[in-house]
Amino acid sequence: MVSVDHLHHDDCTHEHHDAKAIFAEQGIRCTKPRVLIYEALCSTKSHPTAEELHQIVKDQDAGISLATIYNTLELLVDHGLARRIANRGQGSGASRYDADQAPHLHLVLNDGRVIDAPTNLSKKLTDAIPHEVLQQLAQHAGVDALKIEIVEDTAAV
Amino acid sequence: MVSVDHLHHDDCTHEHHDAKAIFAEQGIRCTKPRVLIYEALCSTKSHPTAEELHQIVKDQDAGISLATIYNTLELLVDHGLARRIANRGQGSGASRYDADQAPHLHLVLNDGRVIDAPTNLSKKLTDAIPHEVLQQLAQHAGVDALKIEIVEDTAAV
DNA sequence: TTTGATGCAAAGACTTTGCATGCTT
DNA sequence: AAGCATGCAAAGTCTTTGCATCAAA
Repeated sequence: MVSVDHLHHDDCTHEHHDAKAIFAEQGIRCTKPRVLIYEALCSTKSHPTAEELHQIVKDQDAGISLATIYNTLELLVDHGLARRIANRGQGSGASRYDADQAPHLHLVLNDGRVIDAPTNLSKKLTDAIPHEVLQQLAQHAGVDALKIEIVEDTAAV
Repeated sequence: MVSVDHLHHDDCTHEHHDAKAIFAEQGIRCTKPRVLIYEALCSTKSHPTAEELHQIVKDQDAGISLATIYNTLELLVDHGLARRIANRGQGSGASRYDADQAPHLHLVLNDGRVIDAPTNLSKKLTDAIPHEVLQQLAQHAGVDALKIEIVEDTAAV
């Protein structure tokens, strides 16, 4: 299990996310656990795991169960309100989640951390990708959309 | 668990991989399980999971245990003879492995499949990426090298 | 009131590990 | 012969699920 240390409860960098309104818009029920989980996820840049989110929201409602964290995260992902980020490396690690909807690149490291690419580099890279190539790849794979991810390369040459 | 269906024992597309010589070069012991596992991994394009590899090599040596598959895969990855590919999506799925050393792009789908990008598209995309941007990102992340990966985007808009 | 969400605990899936045995060098 | 790898089974980690209860609409 990963230790939780200090997860940053930064002010949310998004414009405005009224959980209640957003849930209504998505036609999903607005419950206390869901609000807490969603707001916790929006309020951090740390790409937390389910377990880490559990630690955070337990401060505000000690009764919330880990199963609900998982259920809610799946719900959020299904409704496009959050993304699941790769889990990699030793022990397979836990999945990490991100509610940041602004297009940004993730750097997935082999020790399990996921950090955001700096905006300028992120832009340089995304601008360089030919849009039609991504589309052709998506077509090849038979899916709607693809996105780029940057992962650590263990070229133990 | 994923069903194994028909994993393709294609002819190896690599030049020549003499397992015994390669292991010697890496200073690792050449054992029957290792040879079988490595050759099975080289001989397929299916990016198999540990479990799938187990099914394959059991045809040639029924006694090989799954633990050995895992141990050997970790060894191969540590020595740069194989790569671990993302596991994603529901259930987190199992890790997948690839011994193909030729630079090529992976399309990671949310159902767990990993397919190779067609060579021409793969080339178009890699050529478009500014090399120095990747380097700067690697520096930012504090790692030696990064690589691109294409993942399915679940933008359930 | 009706429908669906929660919490709990148990089960499930994937991976790692300890130890005695056996094989590689 | 010495040392490391193997197989087995047990334990560990992450995630899902069944079910009774409770809350949202």
